[in-house]
Amino acid sequence: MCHQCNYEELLSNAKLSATNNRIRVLEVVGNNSFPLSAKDIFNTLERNSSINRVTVYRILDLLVDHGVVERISTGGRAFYYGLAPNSHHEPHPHFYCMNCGQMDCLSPESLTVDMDDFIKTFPGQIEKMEVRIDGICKNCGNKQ
Amino acid sequence: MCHQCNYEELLSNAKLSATNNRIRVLEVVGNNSFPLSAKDIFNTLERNSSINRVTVYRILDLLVDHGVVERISTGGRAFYYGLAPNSHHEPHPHFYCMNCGQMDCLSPESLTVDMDDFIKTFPGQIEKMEVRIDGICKNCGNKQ
DNA sequence: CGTACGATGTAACATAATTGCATTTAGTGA
DNA sequence: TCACTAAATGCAATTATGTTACATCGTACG
Ligand SMILES: [Mn+2]
Ligand SMILES: [Mn+2]
Ligand SMILES: [Zn+2]
Ligand SMILES: [Zn+2]
Repeated sequence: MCHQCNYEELLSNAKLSATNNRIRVLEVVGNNSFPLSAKDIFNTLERNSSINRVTVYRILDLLVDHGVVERISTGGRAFYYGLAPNSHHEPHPHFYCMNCGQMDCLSPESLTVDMDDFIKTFPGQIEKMEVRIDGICKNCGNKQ
Repeated sequence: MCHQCNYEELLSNAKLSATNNRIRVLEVVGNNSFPLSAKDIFNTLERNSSINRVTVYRILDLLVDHGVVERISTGGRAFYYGLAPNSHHEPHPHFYCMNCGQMDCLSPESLTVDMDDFIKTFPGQIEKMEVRIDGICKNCGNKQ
């Protein structure tokens, strides 16, 4: 849960008008301590009031394009979404449970990556780095 | 291209019978210097002689399950496949071009990750770690 | 041979995401 | 306030990727 982010402010900083649906999507993404799939986000929103599935996809795309939300790949078929790194959210790695699909955020210090040399020498344009651990979460492991 | 791998041997080491189709799939995966999608692999195989799309998926699943092939997630919707780390293939990060979908293997030393502390303290079971850089490759960048 | 089991082929299905187009909403200026 | 416009949203159809169910084939072994 993010107590330091003002979602309308995040939108306006990204030069996006703060429509009701955008705020709702961003609240669901931001108020979670772990990334969610588009379906999770849609289901959560539907519990309150109606929204179209496609609208959720479109808003997520838009927020990713504008750097407000981060699209995270998993060991599975769907993307997950979390708040993009910003002044109070450092980039960090994730753990993906191959059994239940739960994704956890790991602390930025838990895995340290040295990419300085890489950045200096790589001939292409670097957009982002993703570090993900796949495995079986504690909860799933306990059930054997 | 892997000159050090004997594909039939890789299969027998994994206790898998070396059927013609399995060898063909493994050759395509192993003879490439970069990971390929299931569709790429299928298309390559079809150019020589007929094989079913589903057979390719099944063989890839099997080889991944038996640790011969590695399933790699991308910034896109499809998984890519490469030879799994083994005695002459160290684990290494990849670069994914968000424009053309080309994935490149990076040298194991280019990005160094320290996960010792993490392994000691993480309560779940760790299967693999994936490090991926997303961006625009040199080739796509040159075309603006 | 004949049987059995693993491998493959084929069609149907499932899931996640995208596209095309219609409709609604919100903003802007007369 | 009203009309016009552009953006946002809804809805149906479609695409991309991967999986399942079941039939058939091929081969090892008695
Ligand atoms: Mn996170
Ligand atoms: Mn590789
Ligand atoms: Zn789990
Ligand atoms: Zn490219």
